[in-house]
Amino acid sequence: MEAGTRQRIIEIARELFAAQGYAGTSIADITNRLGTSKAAVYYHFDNKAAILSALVEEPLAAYAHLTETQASAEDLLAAVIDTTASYLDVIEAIGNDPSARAVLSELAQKHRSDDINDAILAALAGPSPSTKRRVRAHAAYMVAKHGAIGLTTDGNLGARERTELLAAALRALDADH
Amino acid sequence: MEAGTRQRIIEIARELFAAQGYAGTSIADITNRLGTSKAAVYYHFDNKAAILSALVEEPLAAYAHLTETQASAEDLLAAVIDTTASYLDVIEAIGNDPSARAVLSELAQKHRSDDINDAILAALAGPSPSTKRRVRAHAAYMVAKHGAIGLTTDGNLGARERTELLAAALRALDADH
DNA sequence: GTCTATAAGACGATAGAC
DNA sequence: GTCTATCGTCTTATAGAC
Repeated sequence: MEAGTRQRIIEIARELFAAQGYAGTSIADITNRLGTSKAAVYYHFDNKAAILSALVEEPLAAYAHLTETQASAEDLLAAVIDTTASYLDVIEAIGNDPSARAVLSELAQKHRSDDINDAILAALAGPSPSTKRRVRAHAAYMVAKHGAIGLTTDGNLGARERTELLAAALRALDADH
Repeated sequence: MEAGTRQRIIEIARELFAAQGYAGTSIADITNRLGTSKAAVYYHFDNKAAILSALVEEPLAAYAHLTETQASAEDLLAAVIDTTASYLDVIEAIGNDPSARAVLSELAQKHRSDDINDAILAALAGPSPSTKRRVRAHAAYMVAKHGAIGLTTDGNLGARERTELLAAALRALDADH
């Protein structure tokens, strides 16, 4: 269970970013919980943005992986639900924080969240989608993603909730379900 | 078209909060666009939080109004779509910014966004809801709200998109649709 | 790997003139 | 209603000792 200071900084940052936002959290806030000095943080990270970057690296890679294989819409939506539930803490911490988004977009990292969203929507809508299919892809994706966010408690999405949520997403995607 | 300095401050704040977050936006950022001094802003607002409070007042009241009348699920979901589309700029500016949420929760204003969300979900799920109905209410609400966010362009949600989105939300809510 | 100390500037907010 | 000037504090980040 030896966490290492670097990992502890990331975990503390995740909690504080979720509560106060990226811009609203200072290095001093982090060290107050860490119990060390500010200089200790700067030994492990070049700057404040590097903490944010390390925090989003793994979940962003997991989302990007979802569209790298051709899967059925059902498999893709199920994967969106499961990935969202498993990285919910990070998503709540920086998912829609404008100050975090602004910093990450300047970093020009490997996986960009906007590109990932577009790829998932394109996979659900299919090639040359009509307005109807484009709207339905949006609807299904929002059920899976934001439904998982709202229904996950204590990092856990119940099996019954998962089944019902996936069924609702498929109904939103296609009237035949 | 006389806007008034106070209203111009709110409009500039909305744009900057959306791009950089509440905590990531300084009074100096606002006055740089306004073309005046910082003291001019403090003539119109007591402090920085008062700008945020003025910005969310109208959209929050509009959302709170949605559950004050007993309407069918279809009418409620349609109202969610329309209200979200019409206040999209404010929602994008502060909808999920943790630094803005933290400030607003301390202000203890009349309408709290968490209460509004709970009321809408309760209205969709009905009394003593089963897990199934609870999940379906979540799914339908997420289609309406986040679907409207994703599909509104230039402040306008197309009529075909609106019709399809409402239908998808109703399918997510109830398999009979 | 962590410390103390400090630089250099940005921040929210105010005083007082006009 | 807006200005200049400023206060005190907080901020990111670094230097150098241990």
